[in-house]
Amino acid sequence: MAAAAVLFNRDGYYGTDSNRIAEEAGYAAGTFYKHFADKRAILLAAYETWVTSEWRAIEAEVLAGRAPPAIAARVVALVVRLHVRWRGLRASLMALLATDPLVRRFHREQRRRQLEMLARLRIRTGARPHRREDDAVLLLALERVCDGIAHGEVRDLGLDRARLEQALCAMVLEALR
Amino acid sequence: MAAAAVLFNRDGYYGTDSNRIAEEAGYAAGTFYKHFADKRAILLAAYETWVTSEWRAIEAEVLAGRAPPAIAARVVALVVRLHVRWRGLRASLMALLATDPLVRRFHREQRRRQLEMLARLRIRTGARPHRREDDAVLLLALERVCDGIAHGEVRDLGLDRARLEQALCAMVLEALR
Amino acid sequence: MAAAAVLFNRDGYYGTDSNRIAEEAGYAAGTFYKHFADKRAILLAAYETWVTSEWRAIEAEVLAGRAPPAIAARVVALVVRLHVRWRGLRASLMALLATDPLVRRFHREQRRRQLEMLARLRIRTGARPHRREDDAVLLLALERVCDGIAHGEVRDLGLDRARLEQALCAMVLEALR
Amino acid sequence: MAAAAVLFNRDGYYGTDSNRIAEEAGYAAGTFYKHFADKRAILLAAYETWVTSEWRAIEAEVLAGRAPPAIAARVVALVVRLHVRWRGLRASLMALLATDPLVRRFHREQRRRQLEMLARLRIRTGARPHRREDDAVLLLALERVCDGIAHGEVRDLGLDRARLEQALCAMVLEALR
DNA sequence: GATGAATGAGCATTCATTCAT
DNA sequence: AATGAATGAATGCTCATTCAT
Repeated sequence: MAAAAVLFNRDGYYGTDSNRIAEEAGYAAGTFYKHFADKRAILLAAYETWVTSEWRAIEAEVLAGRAPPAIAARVVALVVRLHVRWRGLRASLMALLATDPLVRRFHREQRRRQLEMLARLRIRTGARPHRREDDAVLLLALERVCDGIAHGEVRDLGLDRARLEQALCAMVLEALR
Repeated sequence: MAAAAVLFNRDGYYGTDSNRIAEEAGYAAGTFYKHFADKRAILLAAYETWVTSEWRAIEAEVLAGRAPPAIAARVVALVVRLHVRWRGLRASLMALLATDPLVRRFHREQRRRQLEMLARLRIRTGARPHRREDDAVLLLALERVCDGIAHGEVRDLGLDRARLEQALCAMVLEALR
Repeated sequence: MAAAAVLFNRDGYYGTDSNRIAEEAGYAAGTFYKHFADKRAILLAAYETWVTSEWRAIEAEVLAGRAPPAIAARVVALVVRLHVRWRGLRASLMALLATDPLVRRFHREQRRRQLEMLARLRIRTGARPHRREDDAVLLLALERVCDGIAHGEVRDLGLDRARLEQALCAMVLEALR
Repeated sequence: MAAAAVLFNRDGYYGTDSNRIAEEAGYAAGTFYKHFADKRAILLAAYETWVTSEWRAIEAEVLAGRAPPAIAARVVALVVRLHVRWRGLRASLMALLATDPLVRRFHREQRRRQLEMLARLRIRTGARPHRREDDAVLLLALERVCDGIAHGEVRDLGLDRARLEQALCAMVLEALR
């Protein structure tokens, strides 16, 4: 799975062949199919790993009990870093989202967990409740800007990354108020 | 190109084969390659068509000279509609963005035009200047939320589409102030 | 036909497409087939042109009435030069000889003319008759060595081209004795 | 590889498709590419097999320690037979020689080995040294005449094959003197 | 005589997947 | 649990040839 994550990340889903994943992991081609039903399955597994590590890091940050501005800053930094690291994997997923129902269902589930976590986090910090739609806008915007940073779009457009991260912090902070 | 747009939109780039595009358009397989260097070329052409139609519609809206709140509402409605219509094509593009330099360059150019257009629009409406980074956050957020609506993510999460659009309007309006 | 000769010579028969020949000659693709039944036909036509020019040059040399050693030297020089110039075209032909009966028939006819010419030449120079088999060995050897020179085989093997040409002259001279 | 040799020999390189080779060998299309990088690779492999078998046979003949005239006669007979058997394969190679650098390099290497072998053979038989250029002429002539015999050129021209082989023997013998 | 868009069979190559060992 | 050779349908692309204009 680690091998798959690296390859998907670098070459994309369609640019990676399942025999290569097995080989890279030190196994024979056939062994792959003893562990995963098909190529899509390992993408989802790699995705889950990624999401889980993202959650864990963020939750740890939140549980550390800092003041909201510090939480916001560190969460943004963390999310940016994870999007940079897994940009290729994310891109592959986005491509499949449009055509593959299973990927879609999986992805929705993750999003739901994100929304719930944000709500829980607000309870913990004693903030007032927000509309879920506003939370959704925050999450989507955060995700998209991080992808923009990760894929170099921001740099290519001559935008200042620090300012962008500031803007994201402000949005997160607003959500925690 | 119309046939390609439809097929890419429905089945994705990797799910569409070039012979099928030709057939759908009423031509033989070989004819395709008289008009496009390869499969990627027709994706870019279809993309350009889409972007161009998007621009035209938005500029027309802006030039109609309504008050900012009305402009914001109509632009959001328009952008949502276009994202819904071309959701599959956009997803295909996103997949290629990560691996194909030519697609990337093309995409950056379109983004640059968007940023410039937003700046011009503000001059026209007499608004104060904004930081490009804030404009970028707006555009990326708008795009991502529209994709979320287009792909049914919003509906699947039980979110209220009207409220989301309101939130987007507020962001656009803020950018025009 | 000139265009075809150049292209066949440079890219080989299978590396040249008939549309390209037409284009190179300043015509449209379809025009090609008004003048030649198919691609093979223009190869044969180009071949014939080549052979004809080779004959003419050699016959002129022979008719100039020099002494046999001078004739031999000049004929060898001429044949080498023509093989160098038309090396690609010849290679294409050799490839087709094995599979295409028409090309084969055509080629045989040219060989027959060569043998006859050599016999006539000997009569003219007052030499004694030779066996046709010996003439055939001479012609084939001459041809093959010239191809070796033309394709750089000789150079790549570190052989001295002048010595090779001397050896060829000796063989030709022997045939004229 | 045996299947490929047969097909190339019969239909030529361009007249043979890689799926057919696999099928003929009793495998599926994809299996071919597990064993050979591409179609060219199997041609080279078949070529190498041919050359190797030719060498072995000739060396065995030479090592048998007969008198030079017997060696010459048997070697010529052997070379003729191999050229007859592999005439199609050789023709395919000739076609590629003009356009493919890798094929060319390979071919040159074989020729170098031939020249060296001839020199070694002369040492063994106690002959005086010859110029490499004369050896080259011999090898090229031998090859070309054998091809002429193999492709029926000799027969079509009404030439006597036995006399041709005698002439070749004389040339070989001269080279061993 | 020329056009040139259209054809469509053909081909090299790929790759997710299987299965006997 | 692992192997790895084998599979075979699929696909992007080519190119000699045609034909209505």
